[in-house]
Amino acid sequence: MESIVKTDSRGRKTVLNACTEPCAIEKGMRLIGGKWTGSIIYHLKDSPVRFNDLGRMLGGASKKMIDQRLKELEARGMVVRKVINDRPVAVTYELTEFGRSALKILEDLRVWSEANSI
Amino acid sequence: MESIVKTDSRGRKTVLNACTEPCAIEKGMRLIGGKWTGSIIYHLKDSPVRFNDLGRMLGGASKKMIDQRLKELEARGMVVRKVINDRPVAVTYELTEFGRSALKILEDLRVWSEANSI
DNA sequence: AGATGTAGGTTACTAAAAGTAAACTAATTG
DNA sequence: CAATTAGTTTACTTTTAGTAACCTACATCT
Repeated sequence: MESIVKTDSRGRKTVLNACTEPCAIEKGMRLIGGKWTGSIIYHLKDSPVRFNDLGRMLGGASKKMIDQRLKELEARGMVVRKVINDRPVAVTYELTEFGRSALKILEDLRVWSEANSI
Repeated sequence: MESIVKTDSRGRKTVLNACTEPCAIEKGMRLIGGKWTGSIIYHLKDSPVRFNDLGRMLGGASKKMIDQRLKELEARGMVVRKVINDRPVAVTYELTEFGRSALKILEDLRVWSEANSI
């Protein structure tokens, strides 16, 4: 991660240790940083939540967005979808251990964000 | 942040403490989470960096993106643009105290991201 | 002198993602 | 029976992201 810009004798520049394509920060952001992704993970922190309840909690995110994000999170193994009832279809989403491992970062982000009351 | 879904006697649901529009996590993500934003902040952590050097370090981000992100970061007071030379125009970008305050989160994100080598 | 390279951008245009609104199946309540 | 809830899906519009070429000014190489 220590990128070093090297200048040769003729003023030409090259970088040693450049971020190999998307670097760790960028990769991490792509797991956690998508629009609404962090909020969804954070709202699942205490217990499994049902689809529409999540929508109500998130205020501002469309059903399509939530659906899309949940599917991405499921594909990455951060969230599990569980059908808890058939007759009237009822589904909950909950965090996996991996999903849970992101909570610390999100909690820090929340504290930082609130401290800078933007 | 403790959203509670309340169900009334007739099964109607409402949420207490819903995320008031974009909640803290979401707001924080909008400061730090945009594409390349986190990476840019992180690469400015040690010293001021020049525009094109940043481009070389980030590998994969276009000049337009970097320019756009730097302008946003400047507008939010997270980064300062400094003209260090006129004859051949030379510019550096460096973090403000506020910008610097985001580094801990980014560092944690990097560690998490690398640990889960995605 | 003329071609090439560097720095710091801007412009025009295309592709991909986000957002909105409505529709759909199936069951439940009044 | 009409209205409501749950969990999506579809069609369509608006924003963003990304690409590539271009521009001004200075410096160096041949």
